[in-house]
Formats: sequence, C-alpha cells, structure tokens
Amino acid sequence: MEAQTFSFGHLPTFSRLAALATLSNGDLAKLEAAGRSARIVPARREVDMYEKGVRRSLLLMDGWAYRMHLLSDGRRQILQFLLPGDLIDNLEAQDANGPASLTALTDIAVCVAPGADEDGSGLESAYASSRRLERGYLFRQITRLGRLSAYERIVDWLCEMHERLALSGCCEGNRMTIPLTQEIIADAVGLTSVHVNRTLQALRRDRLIQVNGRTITFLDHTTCQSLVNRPQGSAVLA
Amino acid sequence: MEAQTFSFGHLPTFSRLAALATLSNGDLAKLEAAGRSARIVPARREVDMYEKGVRRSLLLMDGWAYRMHLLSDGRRQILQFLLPGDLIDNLEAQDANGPASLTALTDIAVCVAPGADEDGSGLESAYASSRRLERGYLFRQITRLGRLSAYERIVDWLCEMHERLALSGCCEGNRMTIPLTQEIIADAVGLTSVHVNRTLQALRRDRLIQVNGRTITFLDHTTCQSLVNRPQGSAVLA
DNA sequence: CGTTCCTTTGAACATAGTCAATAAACGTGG
DNA sequence: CCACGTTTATTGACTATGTTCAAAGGAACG
Repeated sequence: MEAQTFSFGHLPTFSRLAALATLSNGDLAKLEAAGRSARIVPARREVDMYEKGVRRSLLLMDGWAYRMHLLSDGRRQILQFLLPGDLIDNLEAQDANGPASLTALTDIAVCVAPGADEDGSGLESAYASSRRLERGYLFRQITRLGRLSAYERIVDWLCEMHERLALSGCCEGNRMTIPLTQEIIADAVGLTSVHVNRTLQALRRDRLIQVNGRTITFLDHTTCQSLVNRPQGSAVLA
Repeated sequence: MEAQTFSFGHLPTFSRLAALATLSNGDLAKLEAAGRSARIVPARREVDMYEKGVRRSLLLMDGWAYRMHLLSDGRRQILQFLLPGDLIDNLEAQDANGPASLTALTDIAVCVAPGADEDGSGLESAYASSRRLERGYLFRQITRLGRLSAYERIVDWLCEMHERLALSGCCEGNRMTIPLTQEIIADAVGLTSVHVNRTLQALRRDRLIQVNGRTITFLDHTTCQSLVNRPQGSAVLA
C-alpha cells in the first residue's frame, strides 16, 4: 500500500479509466492531482463516505474493499468487492434496506474522484462506463447466487475477478492475487467456508485452477469461461 | 392498461416521484406532457430501449416489467421487477455479463423521462433518489438470494413489493395485487416453482398472509417485517 | 515457540430440487 | 353459458446439494 511511491502510469485507476474512455491531458492532470491527495484507510476499517465532500464519488487508487450486509443473527452477505481502480459511488445513508457498509479489506488508498468541468469530457464518460459496468456486475452477482451451483458460482466469480483485475492491469496473464480468505469468498458467493474449500479442491482436481497461497492461476481459462452458462439472447418468458 | 384515461394525479409515476422529491409546477407540467406521449408495450414483449432517444431513461407510467438473465441451458434469473411509477435507466448494450433484457410482464405504458433544464431541479432530485433506491434493492436482492432461507426469501420479497407499491400508491393498506405466477416468483427468488408453492402454503398456515387469486393480504405485516433479518449496524468482519 | 487464524477433513443432517401425476383456474370459441 | 384446451397450482416420493458440528493439521506472525 504505497500509492505515493507508485509511478502514476501504473496506478490501477489510471489503467482502468483510460480503458473505459479516452482521457484528455486535462483529465490526466486532474487524476494525478487527485491521486496526490489520496488518503490511506487501513485494512478492516470502515470507509466513511461522508468525511470528505459528501456528494462526490471516490476513486479506489489501490487496495481492495467490500460492501456488505450484516444480518442481525450474524449471517453476512458481501454485496460487491471494490478493486483497485474502481469508482466508488456515494450511497446516501437513507437506505430502506439497511446499511450497506463499505469496509477496507486491505489497506487502501482513496481519493475524491475529480469532477469534469465540461460535460461530455473523457472523465465523465469513464465514470459513466464504470457505473454501467458496476450495475452489470450486480446483475451478475444476482444470477450467480440465484441460479448457479456452488461449483459454477466459484468459477464464475473467479472469472469475474480476473476480468475486472485485468481491466486495471492488476493481474499477469492467467495469474491473479486475491487477498481473501475462504470465509470471505464464502460470504461473497453465498456458501459456507467449508463448502468453498471443498469446491476449490474440486476445481484443482479438475485441473481448472492452481492455488498458491493467495495467488490463483487459471490452468484452463477457456473452459472456465465456457463452463459458466452465460446469459443468452432475449429473455421473454416461454 | 389505460394510462390515457387515468386522471393524472393518480398515476403511479406522479405519486412516486412526488414522494421522492418536491416537484415544481414546471416539473409537473413536464411529467404530464411526457405522460401524454406514453407508448403501450403489450405483455410479454421486450422493451426496446433504443427505439426512442437513446440516452434518455424511461418512466414506467403503468404496468409491470422485469429484467432477466436467461442462461443457455434454460435457467432463468429475474434480476429486478419494474413497478408502476419506476424510473427505467438505460442500460447500454455493451454488457460483458450477457444481455439483461427488459420485458413487459403486463401491458405497460412507458414514456421518455423528461429532463430537467436547470440542475438541482425537483425532477433530477427525484431521479437521483430513484436510482439510489434501485441500487439498494439490488443489494437487497443479493442478500436475499445469498443468505436467506426459502421462507425468509419469500417474506422479504413480499415486504419489498409492498413497500415499493405503497410508494407509488399501488396498494390498499395491507393488500396488494401482484400479476405474477408462482413460476415467475420462483425465478425472482431463486427457487423452483414447486418450492415457492410449498412455502406460500407455509406462510398461509402460519397466518402471515392470505392469498386470493393474484391478491395478497398481509395478515401480520409486523411479524413479516421483523421476521426478515434486516442488515444491522456496521459491517466490519470479525 | 506459542498463539492465532486459516484450511482441511469426516459424518450426520436439512433444505430445496426433481420428476411425475392430478386438480384447479382461466380463456376461448361455439 | 358450457365444453375444451391450456396454463397454473398442488401433491407425493425420492434425490441431491450444500450445511452443521467438531476436530485436526498448517501457516503466518510476533
């Protein structure tokens, strides 16, 4: 977690936003300035969205965070992970569905997302893409939990993580590093940690992935991607 | 489905947006004008978001719609229902997660959501609230599918439907009319229709609800709401 | 080195799914 | 208004997937 010492060109935020829209020099300058004022939130600390300018979104310059629902009986559901480079939209508190808190998973560096002076700028366009992507991933999470088996859930989730990390330049080829325990994975994919463990073993037995500590390597990425039954065509009920 | 014959003041869209923000006379006039140009989409027809002005969102003036993922092997997951009065945000096609199509469940009346000239207008504020609410309900759907039992899922889902319908003035007290088969409910809550059927029977046995055709009455709304383990407090992992 | 957190394993159990058949409700044309 | 075909709801027996509980290894870290 040393956002300050990174050369700016390698920051996940830069890679990601530049991949989502064409950024002008002015956009880049703003991003760089914002990055300089990044704040560090230590792992396990809740991210207070209201400390800074309330209505602004944040950029996650580095590190991982998660949004979670905690039920009164202790059950937990991780709603989404926020990965390096992600835009973090402000979620006003008035949440009829209970608080969806945002917590740092590793030490993270966040800064206020710079606004664009002119409308239709590259930055605004990148933010819009990012929000669209985010909603798509929420949809995917719903389908994963509602209709996929444990095996499929984990494969699909791994593919999603890889896809997202790749967009920010945070993985090398088929290898990625995921700072999560099996229990956290379980809370994300709606299983128990015991079952996550068994399912990961099945994936290794089937030679789809290889696990070394927190590093996961896809041995057969193509099979993984096709194994997951992606949504198809138009969805008019029979 | 006769949006044209409704007196404007009773339109769900009006009730809902007015409940989310204070609307000016200008806002009301715009809404009324938009409502006059509403288009009818018959039940079971896909709603084409690109037919009209591409980037504009739509208002669902009347009727129900749903967004769904259809997997290649036939499994389906309803991602969200769109109820009378809801704002329908444009979802550009480039959806890496597969198409999330939007389909009319009943005949529906939709119109282009009028834009606000000045920023910070009541309309824009209502749209913003609506989007925030929508995201909260996606989160809730995730938690429902990931961590609640079948019984809890259905209770929670019924409560959500009631809450949302109430906001648009589309239910009378504890009674609401839901134009859905048990199979569609199953695709929404991630169960089989057989199990939905059995679970609804359990709810009736427990005297929580009463079902008459498509009309559902909460016999003990308080218990229903408290039965569901709502997210609590801050969510820092142990 | 000892503590703590994380992973792995086994056996028993529970919830929800599957398959198949029947009953009820609905819509349509005569 | 009734008969018929279709969709939807209901039921039962059996199966499967994932959970629970408890314990034992391992790895990481001060």
